[in-house]
Amino acid sequence: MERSQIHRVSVADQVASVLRQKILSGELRPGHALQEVPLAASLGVSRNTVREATRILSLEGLLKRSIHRGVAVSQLSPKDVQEIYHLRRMLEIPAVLAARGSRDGVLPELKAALEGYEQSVSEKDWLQAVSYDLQFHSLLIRFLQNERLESFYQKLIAEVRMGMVLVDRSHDDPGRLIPVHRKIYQLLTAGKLKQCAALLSQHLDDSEARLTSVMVGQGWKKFPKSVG
Amino acid sequence: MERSQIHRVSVADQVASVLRQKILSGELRPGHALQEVPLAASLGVSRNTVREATRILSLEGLLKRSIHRGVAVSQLSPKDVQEIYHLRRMLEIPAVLAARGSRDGVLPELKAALEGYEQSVSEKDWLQAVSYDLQFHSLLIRFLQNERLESFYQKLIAEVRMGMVLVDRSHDDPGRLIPVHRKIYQLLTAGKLKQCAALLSQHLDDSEARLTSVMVGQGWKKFPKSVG
DNA sequence: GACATTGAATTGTTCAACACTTGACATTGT
DNA sequence: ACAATGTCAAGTGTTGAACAATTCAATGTC
Repeated sequence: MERSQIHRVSVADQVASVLRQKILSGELRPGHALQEVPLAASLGVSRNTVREATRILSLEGLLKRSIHRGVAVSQLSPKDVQEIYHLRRMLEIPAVLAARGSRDGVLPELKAALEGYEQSVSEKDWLQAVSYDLQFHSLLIRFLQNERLESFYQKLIAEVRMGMVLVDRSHDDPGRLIPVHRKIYQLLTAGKLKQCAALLSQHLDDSEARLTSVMVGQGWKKFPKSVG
Repeated sequence: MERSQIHRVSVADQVASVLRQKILSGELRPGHALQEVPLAASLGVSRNTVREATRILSLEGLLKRSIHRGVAVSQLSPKDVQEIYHLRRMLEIPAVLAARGSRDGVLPELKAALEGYEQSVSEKDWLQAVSYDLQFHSLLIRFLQNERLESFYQKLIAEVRMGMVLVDRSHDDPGRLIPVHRKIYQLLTAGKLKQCAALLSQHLDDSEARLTSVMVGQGWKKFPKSVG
């Protein structure tokens, strides 16, 4: 039997998953403070379990703990964005350059992510579009065949995603990114890795600039009690 | 027991620190199982606090949780070593190549780590020697001026350190590494970054080979109840 | 207005209890 | 013998209540 498939997860991990999804979907916005007792009550679990869950998420960087002051959804500063994109360039570019050896297994998944992205955009499902967009980039990292790196990259992606879901889509059309992703995929399949890396680098610069401009546009505060 | 040190940040974090140090010093060997109740009793804290601490360390990779089976000190497989050194090359080499701009602040610290290493070796304090060795490499990462990356690298270093402290020093003389570290430092101060990177790469290959050979030498088991 | 004081609210920690899982051992049936 | 099954103790997972420690805002004093 497949033991790995069986529902075998601790409650604390499940609570962490629920909260993680609410953060990444934008339901819990950056800066939002979480109180243990109401949260435990609303989820039907004990306070200790909530504490374990928030401990997990704070180590993932999605929540920020201040001792005796509680936890709040993390807020990216422009410096954070800069740091994260520095790392993305540093990891994704070597990844595509290493794509020669281990391309075969990943390419179908890249294609699926690409098509999922295009369809989400056509349906104006921005949340899912962001998800597919970032999945596409995550798959690039897989070329490096390093599980620790993938896990680290996932954490980075979770952080940018937290910021991206807040982008106002009325002034930012994700559709225009379709040709770029498609071109990256084409260059990859064609083995033109140098060109692909160059395009990717440009794409990341663009993405960073867009996210940064959004963040400075919305002047958000330090520690609001509640948002939304 | 060790309550004397415990009173600054949260107790759970302090327990995590105590355990972390015991793991990294080799007092708790890979595979060693930790039981909540005895551990809580010996540290003078509650079971819940121990659970929070083990949660922290398991997310850092130092402990491994198996649901309903407890936690045990993580064991590196040869594949883990390979992965970690892949990442070390991938991070440290770009770091020295980026040393041109931000060299000044770090160089004194590098020199201090170098001298600390040499003195520890002369005193045959292997544990401290390993510590200074790894600190030297950690400082290289600082050239990239990226806090997230430093934190990730620290986690990697903690993992290799867990393996390194078990190396049998009677068959492995750390003193022979002194010239290498010194040369790396000299090339760095001279601005000969390409040469420095080449030497570093070679040094990492050597380090990986040494650690791997040690691990296969000691044929360790999957999940022993207790070691030592 | 600046500054101590009080006190409610919230987090940090402990404790005891119970449910659930595991692994080892004993029992059964063949 | 021996494999399948049942039993049981030990350990983890989770809960709920309690208390200690800290923060923060409101109050009172000078």
